[in-house]
Amino acid sequence: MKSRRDELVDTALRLFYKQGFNATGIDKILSESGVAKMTLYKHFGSKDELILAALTRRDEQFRDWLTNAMETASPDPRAQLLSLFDALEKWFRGQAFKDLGFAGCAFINASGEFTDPDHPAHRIAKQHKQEIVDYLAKLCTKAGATDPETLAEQLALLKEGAIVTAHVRGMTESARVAKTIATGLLDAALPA
Amino acid sequence: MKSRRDELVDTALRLFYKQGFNATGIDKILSESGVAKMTLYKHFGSKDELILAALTRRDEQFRDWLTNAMETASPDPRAQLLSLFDALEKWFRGQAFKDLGFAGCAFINASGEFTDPDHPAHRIAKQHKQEIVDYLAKLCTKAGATDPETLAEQLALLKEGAIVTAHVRGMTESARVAKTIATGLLDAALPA
DNA sequence: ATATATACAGACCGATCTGTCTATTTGTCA
DNA sequence: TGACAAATAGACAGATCGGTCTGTATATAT
Repeated sequence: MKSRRDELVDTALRLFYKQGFNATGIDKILSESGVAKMTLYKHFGSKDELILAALTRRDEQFRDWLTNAMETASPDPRAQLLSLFDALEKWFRGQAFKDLGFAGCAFINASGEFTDPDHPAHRIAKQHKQEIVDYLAKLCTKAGATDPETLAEQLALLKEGAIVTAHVRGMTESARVAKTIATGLLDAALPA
Repeated sequence: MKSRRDELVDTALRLFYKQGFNATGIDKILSESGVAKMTLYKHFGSKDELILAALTRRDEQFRDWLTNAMETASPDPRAQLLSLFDALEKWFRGQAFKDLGFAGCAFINASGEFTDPDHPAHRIAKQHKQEIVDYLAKLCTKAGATDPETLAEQLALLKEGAIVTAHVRGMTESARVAKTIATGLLDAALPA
């Protein structure tokens, strides 16, 4: 059974994601979650703290989903890396997070609203992206890459490009565009 | 000499870009531009219209800058395509738009705040990205690509990935990561 | 059953938001 | 100089913002 705190964070994440952070008022989160205002301020000191909690939740949720999708796709690390882009395409099509759909990357969106790199929300976004790069680098190492860090950066950049293209232009095929490029990179960087 | 309208749009663009659209109030735009409130509402029916005007201005400004940077870099279309990423790096380092600096892509940011694809701001963002793809495709054709549309989509995706990586992670080197990948793509897709 | 913690509803505060209005000043052209 | 257009300052309205406060109800545990 979900705690009131969880109820708040889930509702906040959904609304922040779909309507933006500044555009979403406290009152809407409260009415949609059915939680009282005092309960919110018992758990969080301010709206900003709720924003950070929602982003933290999203970080766990997204990385859990992604690593699970990639690791269940195949036991082979090379195939796992490529399956990143299959997972992205499912996400773009709204098949990944039932009640959230696809509205771009919550962390890119957060960085766009809080452009100051020192803003806590921006820092969380940066950290989230870095953790994904680290994960990819681990897989690149397993796959036998001679320069796993560089390869991971390249794959991560393709991932960001696919996400933005899918969201801004509504082009879900961007995942396949990225996958094609990634295939070439892996062919060149991994031992046959 | 700049008209009052231009003064408004320039100031609005600067503030929207650095602080976000919803977070920027009309009053701040007015005080920083030194324009009276009634003058704003004589030129624009609402804040939303001012947002669209600011994005339209940014579209012209950015594409003018980009095409100029690429076309002055070299007369060779292949080199022009690659110089895209040199231009990006200058932008990331804050050397492209004097009074704006770098705070990500205004259109990605707008799409993040106005996630609904039918929102006028989101539509302008989509159009902006499409016009850049079309421009790249034209250059790819000139360079002799057998499938210029696909190549243009690939290069555009690399561009978006570099922008997001530079902004969210503060990694200006992302332009070079993208350029390395792009070089490989051009080597494979263009006649020697 | 009583005590204790938790959550509830909702009034309320000051600040800020977009947008409207009036009245005054400025600049231009005849 | 006089007429006209454009921009000014700033009060104002109505709504909404984040956040505080009071008082009541609910649920669990001893």
